[in-house]
Amino acid sequence: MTRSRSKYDSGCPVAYALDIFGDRWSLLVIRDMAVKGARTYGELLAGWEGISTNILAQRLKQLEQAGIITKQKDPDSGRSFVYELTQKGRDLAPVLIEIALWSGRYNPDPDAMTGFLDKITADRTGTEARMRAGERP
Amino acid sequence: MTRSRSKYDSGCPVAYALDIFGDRWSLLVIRDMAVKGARTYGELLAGWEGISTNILAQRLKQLEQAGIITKQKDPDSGRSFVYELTQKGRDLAPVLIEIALWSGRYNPDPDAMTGFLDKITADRTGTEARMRAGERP
DNA sequence: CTGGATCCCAATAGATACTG
DNA sequence: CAGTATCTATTGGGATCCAG
Repeated sequence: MTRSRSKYDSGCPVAYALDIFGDRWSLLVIRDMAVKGARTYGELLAGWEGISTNILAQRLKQLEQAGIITKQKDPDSGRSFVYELTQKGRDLAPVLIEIALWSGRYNPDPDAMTGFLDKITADRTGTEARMRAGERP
Repeated sequence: MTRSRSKYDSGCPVAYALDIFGDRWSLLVIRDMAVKGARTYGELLAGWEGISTNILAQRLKQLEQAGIITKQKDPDSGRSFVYELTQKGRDLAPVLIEIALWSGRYNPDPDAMTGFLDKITADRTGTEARMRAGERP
């Protein structure tokens, strides 16, 4: 955390959250881990949008410092690292779900939602997974 | 929409949404309108974090183009403008709520949530306002 | 080969000063 | 009040380099 944390911290809960993932890429990284099950640097690099290497490395560091993810050596092979969501990170699933539901209502692309909610809810407790997906106006 | 729309559009619903409000300020502007009832440029400028004038102008333009807000001349006085959330914009309330709930669980500042949920849910239909706020671990 | 650091350079975001 | 202009800082893409 070289800088900028708390620069915008007004005490508002939304500002607190945006301080952590309020940028172009952080939430996409979290999504790749929560929805696609991405666990390595390489898998994340190959994400749907194509993040570049320096940005990915920087975001992983920030997310780790914020307690959203952990980084460990691969237990099996010793080579390579494994990133995983913490509870704090997994608890962002409802946020991702609400965003996806909102997009489902307003994104003109009818294929965009395909498979998304199934996957993200699959590893969740289900507490807040009241799916009212097909509400396109 | 001069540029950048769809630059990141991978078809993912989260990417679609982040294309619209996935930056440092857009969601804070929406929050100021949804929670604080801010309706004019001046009210938004005086927000909790202090956005600068050019950024505010730019974001208002983008949000209007995205159909999140509308801009009209003040009906009473003719001078000044009034910005208002559209239905599409008001439908982002669940996203704001989930973000606030998440912050409520993890933001160490105990005062941060004060009054937030009351205000944001006040002008909503209540459909998805299942408040399970006090879950701080 | 995987994970990541680094450098270059283009493009964006942002603070401040100023204007209709 | 509601912005625009200008100038600086930060982000991001792409290539390359390097360590385990």
